This record gives sequence, C-alpha cells and structure tokens, in this order.
Amino acid sequence: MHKAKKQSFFNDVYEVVKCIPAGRVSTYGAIAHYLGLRSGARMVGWALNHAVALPEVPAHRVVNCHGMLTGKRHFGSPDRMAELLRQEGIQVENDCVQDFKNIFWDPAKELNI
DNA sequence: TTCCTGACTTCGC
DNA sequence: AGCGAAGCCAGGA
Repeated sequence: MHKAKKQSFFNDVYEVVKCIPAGRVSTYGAIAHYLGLRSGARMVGWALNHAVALPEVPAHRVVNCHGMLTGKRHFGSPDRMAELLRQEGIQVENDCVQDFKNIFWDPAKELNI
C-alpha cells in the first residue's frame, strides 16, 4: 500500500462527511460502504479522529449504526458532540440520536459522485 | 515482526 | 429482542 492511497481514503471520508447536511446524521458503516470498503467502518472513525481539527468536517454528524454518540469522548468535552447536534435541531437523549432512522443520511442514496 | 487496541458491524445464541 | 463473539483494517509498542 502506498501513502497516496491512504491519503485518498482520508480525503474521500472528509468529502463525504462534508456533504452531510445540518440536521442529518450518517454512520461509519454507510460511509465505509459508500467508499467501497467491506468493513472499514473502524477506519472511517479512525480517519475522523484526525478530522476534529478540521472545522470544515462536521465529524459530530457521524454516529454508529444504532445512532449512538460513540465518538463523543473525542470532542474535548464529553457533551460537546451532543450540544453541536442539538444546535442543528437534532434531539439527543442519553447519548443516543432520537428519530435516528428518519434523519439518517445515506451517501449511497442521497449523494451521487 | 507479533500483539494489542480502536469514533464499528454483523452473525449466532 | 438483547447480548456476546468474531471479523475487519491500520497504527503503535
């Protein structure tokens, strides 16, 4: 594997995440699947770990397949992620996105690039 | 190099 | 329906 490929993977993840509209959320698995990885969900999370420093990448809009805020502990403050989501009109209760199925944003369906 | 870990998902019981 | 175990890929020790 070459660095260029990894870099491309990072960039692809960022591009997809940047396309997530405010008020909607996506999942690691959906993004990984969209990028062609079989089970690269963990890699997406790993890539987003480097994206917290990038203000243009709304990493807080990415949750796990159950709509839970598993990445909240990487946002500096434990409740930072939930607050960011609430500011966008998303209801968060007990680290879990409410009405997740309804606000779920699937790049494979709603994005065509 | 081998082993362990992690912002995950899926299958089996 | 809910929980535990296995599978997955990349990086760090």
